[in-house]
Amino acid sequence: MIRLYDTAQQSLVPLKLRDPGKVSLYVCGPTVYGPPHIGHGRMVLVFDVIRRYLAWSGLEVTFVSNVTDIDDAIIERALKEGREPAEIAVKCETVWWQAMERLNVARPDHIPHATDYVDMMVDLIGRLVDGGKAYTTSDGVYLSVETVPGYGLLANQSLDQLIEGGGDREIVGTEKRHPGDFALWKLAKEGEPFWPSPWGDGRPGWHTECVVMSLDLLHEGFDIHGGGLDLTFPHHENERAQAIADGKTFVTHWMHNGFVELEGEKMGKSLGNTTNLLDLTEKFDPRAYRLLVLQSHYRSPIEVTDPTMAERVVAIGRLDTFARRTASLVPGISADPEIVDQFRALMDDDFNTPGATDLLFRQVREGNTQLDEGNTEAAAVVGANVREIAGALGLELDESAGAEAPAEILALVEQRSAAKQSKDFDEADRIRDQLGALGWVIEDSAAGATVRKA
RNA sequence: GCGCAGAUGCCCGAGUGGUCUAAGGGAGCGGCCUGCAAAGCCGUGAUUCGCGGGUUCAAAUCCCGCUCUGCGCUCCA
Repeated sequence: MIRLYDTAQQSLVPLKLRDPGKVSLYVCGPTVYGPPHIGHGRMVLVFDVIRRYLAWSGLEVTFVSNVTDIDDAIIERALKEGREPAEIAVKCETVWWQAMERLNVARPDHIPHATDYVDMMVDLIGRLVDGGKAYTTSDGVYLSVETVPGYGLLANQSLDQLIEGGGDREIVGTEKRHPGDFALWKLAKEGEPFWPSPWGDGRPGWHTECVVMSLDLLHEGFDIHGGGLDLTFPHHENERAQAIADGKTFVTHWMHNGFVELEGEKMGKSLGNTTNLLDLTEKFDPRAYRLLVLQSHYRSPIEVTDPTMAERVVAIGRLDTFARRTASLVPGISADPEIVDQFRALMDDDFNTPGATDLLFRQVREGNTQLDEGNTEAAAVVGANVREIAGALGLELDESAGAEAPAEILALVEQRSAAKQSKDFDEADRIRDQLGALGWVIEDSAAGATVRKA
C-alpha cells in the first residue's frame, strides 16, 4: 500500500485510487515565457520519479502535464521585445523539452496546451456566470470566492486570514466584490492576443486552464494533482474553487514538492547562470541533479550549489563504475526479491527516495565486495538489484567500459601494457600521463588494463 | 501579523518514541591491493541531533516557549 503526504489533509494518507490498478496524475507544467530554471528541474524530477515508481509498482499510470502558452508574462515579454507571444511560447517550449531530455524526464502521456482549450474554458466560465458564482466587471470576469465552500483549504487559512495578510500587497481590480476574487477572463487591451467570448474578446485567467484540461483528460475525481509548493496557493486553491463552483468532484490527493535553495537563500532569477537548467546540465552530468533530488525527500528544501552538484557527480561515477564491473557477469540474472521488496517498502512510504538511494549505495558496496572476493554469481545478483532500483528511479547507468575508445587511445594502452611487461615503469607512467592529458583514465585489473573517459 | 516547513558530523543530507553507542553520499586521515597509481574494499569521524523547559521506564523523534532560516498570504515550480 502506497502512502503519500496529502497537502489538503496535511498528513500521510493511503493512496486512494478511483479505479483499482490505475492512477491518474496531473502536474502543473511550465508557463513558457523564459528558460527553465533549476526549480522547474526539481519539480519535474520529483514527479518523474513518482510517475516512474507508480508504473514500476504495477499501476497503469496516466500522466498529464500542461504547457501554459498564453499568460501575462508571455505577453509582457512579447511587447517588450516586439515579438509575437506565440513565437515566444513555441521557442520556450522547445527549450523546455530539450532540458527535459537532458534530465531523462519522460514525456507526459498528454501535454495539453492552454490555447487549445480556450473554448472549454469559455464554457466553464459561462456556467459559473450563469450559476451566480462569477460576475463581470469592466475588465473581465471574476470568480466570487465567497460562494465557494471551504475556500482556503489548501492555504490552510480562512478567507479572512488570507485577506488580512500580505500587508504590502496591492489589491487590484477595485470592481471586485471581494478582494479574494480572481480573474477567470481578462478582456484584451490594445495589442494583446485575444479569443472571442460572450463577455468580449480576451484571454483566460491563469487557473482556469488546469481545471478544464485535467478534467477533460483525466475526468472527475482523478487521483493526484501535483506541483511546486508555491502553487498551493493561489493557483491550486483557485483551480479547486472553480471545480467546486462548477459542481465537479475535482481530485483526491494534492502533492507539492519543496523548494530549491541556493546557499540558504531563495532561488532568485537573477542569482547567476547555474539557476538556468540548461546551464546546470551543461556544467554537470544531468544525472547528478537527479541524484541530488533523490537524496533528499521531495518535500524538503534542497541546496543546489556547485559543491553539492560536484559531490553527486562523483557519486554517479561510483554507480557507473559498479555498472561497468557487473555489466556482463551473468546475462539475464534476476534481482533479489528481498532487496526489491525493501525498495518497494521505502518508496511506498511517501516516496522515500533518500532511503532508496541509501539502499542503492549499500548494494553497490556489497556488490563491489563480492566482486573483489571473486563471487561472480553473488555480484551479478547485486548488479541486477542496482539496475532494478536505478531503473525504477530513472537513473541511467553508464555501463560502457570504454570499448568505444578511439584506436589511437587503445594503441597507447597497448604500449603501456608492453612497457609494464618489460618493467619499464617510467615509460608506462609517461604513457599514463599522456592518456590523462587526453582525458582518459587507465584502470588495471587482473583481466588487463581498460580505459574510460575522465 | 497569520499559515506552512525546516534547524542533525567538515559539507550535503536520512532517521519522526526503544533495533540510534544516529543511514547514505562527498571531503579528510590511516590501512589493504598496486611497481606506483586508478578503481575497489576495510577502518576512523556527531557520547550527540538550534536553545530552554516538560511528558515518558525510554526522545533527534511527542508537548510548550524562544531564536534563526525558507516558503505562502492573488497570477513564482
